Amino acid sequence: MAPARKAPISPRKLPQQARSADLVAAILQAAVQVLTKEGAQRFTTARVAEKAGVSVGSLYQYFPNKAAILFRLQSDEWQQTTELLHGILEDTRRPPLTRLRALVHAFLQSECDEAAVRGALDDAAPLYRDAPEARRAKTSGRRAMLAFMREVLPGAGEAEHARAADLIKTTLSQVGKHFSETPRSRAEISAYADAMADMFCAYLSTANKPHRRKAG
Amino acid sequence: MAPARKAPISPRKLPQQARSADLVAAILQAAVQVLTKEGAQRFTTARVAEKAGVSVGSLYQYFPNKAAILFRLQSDEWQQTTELLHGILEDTRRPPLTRLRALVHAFLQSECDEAAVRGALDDAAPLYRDAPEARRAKTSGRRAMLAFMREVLPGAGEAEHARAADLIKTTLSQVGKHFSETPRSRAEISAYADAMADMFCAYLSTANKPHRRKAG
DNA sequence: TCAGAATACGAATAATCATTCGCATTCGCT
DNA sequence: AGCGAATGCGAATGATTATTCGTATTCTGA
Repeated sequence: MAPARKAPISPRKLPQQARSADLVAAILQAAVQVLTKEGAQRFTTARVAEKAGVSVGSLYQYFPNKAAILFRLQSDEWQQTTELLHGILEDTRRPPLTRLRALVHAFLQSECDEAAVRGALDDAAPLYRDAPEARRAKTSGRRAMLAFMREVLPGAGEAEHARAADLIKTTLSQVGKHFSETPRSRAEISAYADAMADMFCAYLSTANKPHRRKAG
Repeated sequence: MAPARKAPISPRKLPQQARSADLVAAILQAAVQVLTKEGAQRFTTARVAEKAGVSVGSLYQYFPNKAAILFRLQSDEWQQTTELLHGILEDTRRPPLTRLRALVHAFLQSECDEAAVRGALDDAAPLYRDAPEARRAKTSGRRAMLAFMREVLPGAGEAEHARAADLIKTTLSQVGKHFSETPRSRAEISAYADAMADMFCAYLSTANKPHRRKAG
């Protein structure tokens, strides 16, 4: 039929018996496989169900629609990324910019590791992006980055903190996404991460000093 | 029917009479409207033809498939962006970093101006992205950025030039794309452009000096 | 004015897919 | 063993859509 225009994305029913929990797990695992091997275009409920060794009907018992499956995968990824970010940025035993550099390396590596799923999930983004649940997931990461900015730019105002946090977070994720679209060697990843970290560090270092715009 | 898996993307036939040139223009104009008002999901050849006041059959006389229309729009945009980039970066009367800052402002503003089309075109990217024609279009911009790097980082090697050029070009376009996804006031755009330019300038300024990684 | 080429038309074709629903199977429990 | 609930099934349904092709209209040059 036609694409579902608007629909809830939360689970239709919670698995109660063991077999249904397995089923949900199988569906999610199959979804990843279909996504990586077939791409977002060919990601269909029928294909997912087949690869999971399950009927479409069963799939629809636990996911209200196709978008819900994709959203679930995306959501899990966000969760992981958020934890990575917190874990590294909040380790106050290391100097701030060292933490930031470590974050860039870890993030870029992780993006490249799961490039196949990531790319397909991004292609399918139009299907789940408008879900209200999506907004909440991103808030936690933003807070951690803001706190970091307050630590590293003590002289700046709150507006500048927010702008710097947003700029760096956005650059990291967007450039990371684009970078991971083509296959990379470990050395390439590391070199690019260093360049990006250099850029962030240079920015944050000069942002403390008095402004000297239009320098050439 | 089904999505066209693989197909040429170049025009099926060139308009020879005046009426057919008008027709092509009408189709492209309609395509933009459909894209902005209906989104990538609902971008169909039938809808485009209808909005253009033309039959589907006529549409297929000049575009081999749906992707070709999208690619044509994207291609035109790349053309414009490339010209913008060349025009600003190669104006050697101004100091390099001033040119770079101007570029960031111009680019971000332009992205926000056509945010609606851009967003939808990005959503539809999977349909035309793999076309070989797409690769060639991006090469010209890369050269200009490379030349700029040689000018601003005379001490660095070619590999570093390439990395810096790629990092800045990628950041500009990817972050610009993401930034323009939500509506922005002119002041907001300008402030964000300044932050981004600050980041680029700080990076390029310190990239000249001897390395001091892991600074904190 | 007329022939032939170029254009335009749009109903028909052939796929693909999301989702439903009536029925079959299995589970948990007594 | 046996009952009701939970789970699982998958053919059928109803839409949507890209693309084609036979036919009709318009143009161009002589």
